[in-house]
Amino acid sequence: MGLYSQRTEYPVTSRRELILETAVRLFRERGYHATGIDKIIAESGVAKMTLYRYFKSKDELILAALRRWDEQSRHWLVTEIAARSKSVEERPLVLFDVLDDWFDSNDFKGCMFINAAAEYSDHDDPIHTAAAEHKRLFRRYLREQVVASGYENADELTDQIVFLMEGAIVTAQVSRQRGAGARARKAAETLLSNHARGRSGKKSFG
Amino acid sequence: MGLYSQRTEYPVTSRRELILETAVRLFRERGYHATGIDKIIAESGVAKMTLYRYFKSKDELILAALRRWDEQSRHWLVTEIAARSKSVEERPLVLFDVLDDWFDSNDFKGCMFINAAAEYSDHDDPIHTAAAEHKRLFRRYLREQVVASGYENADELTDQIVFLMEGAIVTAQVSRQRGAGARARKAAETLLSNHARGRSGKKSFG
DNA sequence: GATAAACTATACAGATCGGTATAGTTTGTC
DNA sequence: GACAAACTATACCGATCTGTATAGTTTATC
Repeated sequence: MGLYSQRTEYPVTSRRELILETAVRLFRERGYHATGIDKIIAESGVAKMTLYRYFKSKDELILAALRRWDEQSRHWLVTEIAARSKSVEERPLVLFDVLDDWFDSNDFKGCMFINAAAEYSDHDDPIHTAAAEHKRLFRRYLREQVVASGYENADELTDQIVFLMEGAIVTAQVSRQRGAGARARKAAETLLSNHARGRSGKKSFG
Repeated sequence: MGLYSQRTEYPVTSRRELILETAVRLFRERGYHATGIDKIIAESGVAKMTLYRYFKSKDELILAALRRWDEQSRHWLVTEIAARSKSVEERPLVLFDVLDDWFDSNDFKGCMFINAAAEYSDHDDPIHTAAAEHKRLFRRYLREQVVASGYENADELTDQIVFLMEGAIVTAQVSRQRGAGARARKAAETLLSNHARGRSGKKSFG
């Protein structure tokens, strides 16, 4: 009969989870400086002292939100790409199909990590570092797919695909263009076709 | 003998110019929400009432700063690219050389317009719109160079180069990688080689 | 049912935010 | 030198910011 009975038997999700998920959503939707602590506690329905029990400062909460979304978003991307690909070789291209679905979602506000690096421009800032770490980890995954596809010079090819991906994200965010993922995919197809594959030992254009 | 004698004979630059240039610098270095009006007047050495005489609100000042930097940055890019290119055909590639010089500058903090779109995520916000307008105008210039170089399907090719450019900018900003421009240029070379040119009427690889 | 921990609610501190009011000084112009 | 406009300096407004203090309530555990 307590306060928590409204939210099913306590606790389905802990206070900490509630705060963290709300923080991720608000930071993604509205940015970091523009999202106040008061807004986060209001939307999560939690007392301010509870927030500061689990996160000792706003910056710590931002870092926790970035870490959480790093895990969730990479897991979603990897799973989605795997599900839509018939072979490993398709994965670097299917990436762009998944991106377009993301861009088309109603609440698309760009990449949380690019946006974090924009607001915290000092490279030594832990928040900026966390953003860079996310990019590093995703690049590592993508590089593994490129290697598994048999391409030589995986580093160069991976960078090229990353450029197209980041470019498509930014273009979709700033200019609200539809189909940025599809157009970037076509470019990626060309680049992949022009890279040698170790298995066949020759270039294939197609 | 007045206050202005310290700054050479008044006015070499008007109060409005002083404020605007300071605003551009601070917004580029530290972002928008993180840059307060008090900081801008302190660094420009101007009274607060003077700022509000020329700009009726902070948002108006941000818009003026974006318009100013839109003109300056595009003028700089266009001039630099032209100066370094022996022919029009080189321009889409020389772009990436210019980008690398920008990335290597000490105060590089990413693209002011991408960062503005990140902090003002609402697409109807005038600030977001101004950022999108800058991207539109630069794309128009780039497309003209692609057309002048004789490529068919200029829209597709222009988009691809834009993706690589934006991707290189974001990667240099977030991950502080050296040579992002050079790596993006290599990708652009491949893409250009795989696009048909109207003058020759056939594809050329190399 | 007693106890400790978790949580809420409210109030508040101190700083900073964007923006205004006002009075006095400096400037260019006649 | 008179006058209007531009500019400065300071003080201030209300709102909001991050973070804390405190007292009372609810929860889980024994």
